[in-house]
Order: sequence, then C-alpha cells, then structure tokens
Amino acid sequence: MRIEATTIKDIAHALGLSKSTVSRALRDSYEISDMTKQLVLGYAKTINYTPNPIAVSLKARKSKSIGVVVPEIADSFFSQVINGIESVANEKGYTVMITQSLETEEGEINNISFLALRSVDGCLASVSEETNDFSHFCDLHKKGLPIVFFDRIVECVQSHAVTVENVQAAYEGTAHLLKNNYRKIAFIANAPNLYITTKRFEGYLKALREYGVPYDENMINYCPHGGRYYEEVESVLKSLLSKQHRPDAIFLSTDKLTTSFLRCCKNLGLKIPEDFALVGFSNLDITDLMQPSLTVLRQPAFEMGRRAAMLLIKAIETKRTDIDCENECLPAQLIIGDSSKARCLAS
Amino acid sequence: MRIEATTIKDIAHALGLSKSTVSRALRDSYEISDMTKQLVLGYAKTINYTPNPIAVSLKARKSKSIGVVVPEIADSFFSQVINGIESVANEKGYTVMITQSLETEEGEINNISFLALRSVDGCLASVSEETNDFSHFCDLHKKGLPIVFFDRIVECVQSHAVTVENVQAAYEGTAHLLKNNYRKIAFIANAPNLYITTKRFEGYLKALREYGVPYDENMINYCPHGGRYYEEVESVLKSLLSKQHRPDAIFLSTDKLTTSFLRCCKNLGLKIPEDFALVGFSNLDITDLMQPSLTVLRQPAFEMGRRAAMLLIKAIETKRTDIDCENECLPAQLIIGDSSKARCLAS
DNA sequence: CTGAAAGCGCTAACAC
DNA sequence: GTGTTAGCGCTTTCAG
Repeated sequence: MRIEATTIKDIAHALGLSKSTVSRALRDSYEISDMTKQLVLGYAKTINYTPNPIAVSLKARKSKSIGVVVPEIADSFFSQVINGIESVANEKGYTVMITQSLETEEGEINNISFLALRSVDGCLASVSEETNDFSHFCDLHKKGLPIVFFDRIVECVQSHAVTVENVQAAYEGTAHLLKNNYRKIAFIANAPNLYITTKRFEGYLKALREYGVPYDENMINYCPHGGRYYEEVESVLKSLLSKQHRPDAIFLSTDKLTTSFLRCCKNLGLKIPEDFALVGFSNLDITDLMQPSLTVLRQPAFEMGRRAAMLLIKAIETKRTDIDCENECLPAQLIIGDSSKARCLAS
Repeated sequence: MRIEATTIKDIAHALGLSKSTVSRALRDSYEISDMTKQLVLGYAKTINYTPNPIAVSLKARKSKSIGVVVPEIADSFFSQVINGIESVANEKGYTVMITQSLETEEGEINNISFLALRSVDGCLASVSEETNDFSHFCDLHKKGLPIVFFDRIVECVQSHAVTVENVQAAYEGTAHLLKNNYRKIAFIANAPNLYITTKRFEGYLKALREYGVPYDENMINYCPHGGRYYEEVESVLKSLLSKQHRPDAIFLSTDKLTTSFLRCCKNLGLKIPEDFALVGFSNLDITDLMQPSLTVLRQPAFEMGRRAAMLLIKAIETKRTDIDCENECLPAQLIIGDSSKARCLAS
C-alpha cells in the first residue's frame, strides 16, 4: 500500500531505543528487560503497530501463508474445500492465497510459481485435468516446498494427499443402481488421466463384477473438458442413445457432469429415471431440490480442506517434507434421491 | 519460499556488471546501451530469472496486485464475480488476492487491513451483512487506497461502484408476479441495512404501486443471516402461513434465500406455485433443473467482476481516487420458470 | 553509459 | 540488556 504504516523505527525513535531492541521486545526475546518490553508493547499498541508482512517475508523467506491451486473456484466442491482450508489456516495464523488454474496446465504452472515466488510456506493443490507433466510440482517439492494434494492428486509426486474413498464411493453408487435392477450402466467421467477418474472407474468395475454384470466398454465415456461445454455432454448422450444396447442407467463421475447430463436429458425430452437412472458425484447443496431429486455421492469437502490444511501446516512446521507421507482417505456419502428409483421388473 | 531463486546479484556477478546496471537493463532503461541490454536480457532468460515480487513490493510500496473482499466464496454469485475479476486482472498483469469475511464485520476488518498491509494496489469489496460501521473502508480510502465496491456497495464512502439495476430488477420480478395474477406478494430479504435490500425493496414497492396493490407491511420479512440458517427461513415461512391474509406469492431478494425457501416449502409439504408462487434472485446455473424450475433474476456476475476490476485498475493507474467516481449499473435478467406460473383466476 | 551507496522494514549476528 | 551493523532483493539518486 502507498498507505504509510507505523514501523519499528517510529517506535524506536519515539522511545529513544534502537530498532533491534524494539524488534526483540516485540517478539518477547529473553534478552530484553521486562520494563522495556512493557514500554514497547504498550506504545506499539497505542500507535496500532503491525509488522509489515512484506518486510518480514523478504527477511525470513517465509510468509506464514499457504497457497491453494484449484482448477476452478466457482465449483461447489472446490469452494467448500477452500472454506475448510481457511478455517484451519485462520486458526493457526496462516493466510491463504487462492489461485485457479481454470483447468489448464499453463494456468497451473503460473499459479504454483507465482505462489512459490510469493514465499508461501506451502501449497495445497488439486491438479487440472489438462495436466500430464507434473514437473512444476515435482521441482518445487524437491526443492523443499511442502505440497499437499487433495482430490485430484498426483501419485508420481511423493507427497501428502487427502482424497475421498473413490473406489468405495463409485462402487456404492454403482451397486445402488444394480440393486435397483439397472443392468446396463454407462460410466461418464472427465479426463481419463485424472486420479479421480481412474479410481472411480475401478469402483464401477468392482460393482459390476460383484453383481455378475459383464463389462461393456461401449458404456465408458470421457468428457475431457469435464462437462464444461454443453456439446461435449450432449454428444456423449446422443451416442448412448444411438447404441444398440442402450444403457438404462448412468454413473457420473463429477459434479459438473451430473448437472450437465441432467440438463441434456431434459433438453432432449428424456425422463429420469424412466429413460435413464442417474447416480453422480455432486457437492451442490440443492440436489434434493432438483427435478428429479438426485441420487448423489457427496464428498466431505469442508473436512477434506481441513485435513489437507492440517497436514500441510504440520509439514511446514516440522520441515520434514521428504519422508512418511500421510494419505488421508475420507468416506463419501451416498444420498439417495428419485433419480435412481428402483425399476419395476414386471415390464 | 525457502526456495532459492536467481537474483539480480547473480546476474551482475556472472556478467561482471553492477546490480544497478542489471536492474536498469532489465527494465529497459534508456541509459543502458543496447549491447548491455541484450547481454543481460539474454542471460536472465537462460537462468530463468524472475524478479522477487516481495522485494519489489517492499521497495515500491505497491505490488501489482488487487485484493478482493467478499462475504463468501462458496456462493454462485460471488464466485462468478471473482472469475470476472480474475479475467481482467490477468489480462492487465495484476494478481488477485481473495479473502472472505464470512459475513462478519470483524472478518471484513481483518481482510481489508490484511490486504492493505500486503500492499495491494487497490481493493474490490462487497460488504458483509453484519457491517454497519464502514470506517475500515473509509480510512483506507481516505489514505489513498483505491476501492471499488460491487453489488453490496456502501453509499457513504465516496468511491466507484458497480451494481445491478436493483430497483428495476425487483420491479420486474414483482410485476411479473402481478401480471400472473398474484396479489398478496411477500417480500423476503436479508439484512435490512444492506444496499441491495433497500433497493430491491424499492423496486418491489414500485411494482405494487403501479399495479394498484396496497402495501401491507405484514408481507415484509428480513432474514438477518441471509438464509444461511435453515431455522431463520423456516420461521419466516411459518409466520407467513399463520397470517390471516396468507400471501400467494413470494419475492426473494437473494440467492440463498431463494433456495432455502424452496427447501422449506418442500419440507412442509407446500406446492410451488400452487401454494406460493416464487420469484427470486439467483445466480445458480441450475435453477432450470429444479422442481419446479425457478423464475429468477440473474445478475451478470462475471461482467460485474470485469467492470469492477477495470474501474479499479483504471483508478490505480491514474491515481485519481478522489473525484469523479463512476457508478456502473448493469441490468439483471428475468428468467421465467414454472415457479411463477400464471394463476388461473377462475377459482 | 555504468557503478556505488542508500534505503524500503525487519531480523540477527556480533559487539559493548 | 541494549546498540551497531549487515543484509534479504530490489530501485534509485548521485557520482563518475
């Protein structure tokens, strides 16, 4: 700010002390007499002194702040995670800098180097779907920057991670459809390279296997842009409709896909669950108000943010980035709505 | 970062020049020979030099960054605004620091002083509903920090502002209900002290007046917590139900109120629009998928963010914070759904 | 055209 | 206990 704040120099000057004495008194150093401390602290309070964080950062090469890289802020899941992160960061006196990659690798590279340059003490990241080369994370991590990945983690970087029980969640969602007598279940996910995609696919397969339903690769669909473009989802839907063995149910791997797909169905005049039963991941808090109410897998987003931030701060404060990476894995919740209503077999 | 980056000193050393020459060469100063510039620039590129923004900030007392204070990130409207802000900030080479007040005055004070201390060059803000004393904004603004308010602006601070045409929007929403033969229209808003509340109320009144419908103050309800607590909305709904002249339609002043109210209705077994017709502000992008599809007033959130950021950057770069405050006012859009379907008068 | 030196606000040896 | 000094990385007078 061009705004002139009070500095240590001001205090030193006013009290006839040296800058270092003031500095030490402010940080309650053992070498300063109680009297002087009282004096300095008292005066500092009256003139409303706050240390200049920029100067501190420059000196200390750290900033008591953590950086966050998410694909997109305007997303129910990520914004809830951010709230979780902020809640522990605030408790622990850390500042949070939020950046979004907008799902591009370039954005992600810019973000992480921006943050590193800004002396964040550590980073929380969920990778963009476009990213295949993770060296921007690797390099910084190797140089000692603590990084905790969440949700969309990168397995090749040996670091802490917080995820949801993806396999189990997808398994439960798919099994729920199977129990409700759906048999031809299509799987729609975003970019196939994402950790969450492969894990959720695994859970889907597991359920099929367990229920003795043969795997049909025609049922597997990817939207590399995660359903951000309407056309992308629409073309998947149309291709499903044109298949000889048209699916009777759909498993959707992410938030945006779930709602985009529902919109497509509506536009094409399809009925849910009559034409397709739907189960999808979603962290929107209004899936119960939709038409029909959606059966969703909800991630404990806020808690994930909290855990990730706690892991990160622990890593920062113990400086042991190298070894014993912790992986926390939280359960998702299956919330049953009308979009997956049991099918009557009588027909 | 503990991460050691290359500095001007490294370049100077490697090239046998002085730090100042390198610094000047990098900023393309006229006093440096072309040859030296080539040399420095070339070398800087090979070692991948980036100026340390912290050092620059300390020196320059500005940071090529702008701060954002919103009540809450996990909100469709605000997250869209943030995207708009980022889009112009990135274009213009500014970094965005996002903070949330979580609707508390204390959080807001912390945020804005945090940002000022971090040498942001200017701020974008939408005030918390709890805030009544705006001196934290006033003080910084007087000291020369450019501030642009958006959506929830504060009129007593003489500064730039971007809003939606609140009066007109609320008027259109209410008029739409009146046209559809609803006559007893309740108004539900959040904190009555907010700019958006008073303006939207004004529009509501205007419509009533124009359609010759008498104003009934029993129809006016405030949720000081903006519908973040379910009980708050439920108690409003129950009080409406208990009234002698029960309303036949509801105008909802914000996003969260709109969806919370719908949820309450559902829980109490009420039918929309039969029991109540609904029109509300909302920037959720799935109001068309709800049951029933909602008639909403949608704000051009992304564009508001863009405009606000452009105003701010202009203010920063021209340093004229004092005079000629610009107020931009964008139209909202009425999107008609089933929640306000015309009532048959036959009954 | 280039260099030396001071200083942004703060901390931390190293004196006394 | 307290002061002096140097330095984090950078810009910017002021000298040459």
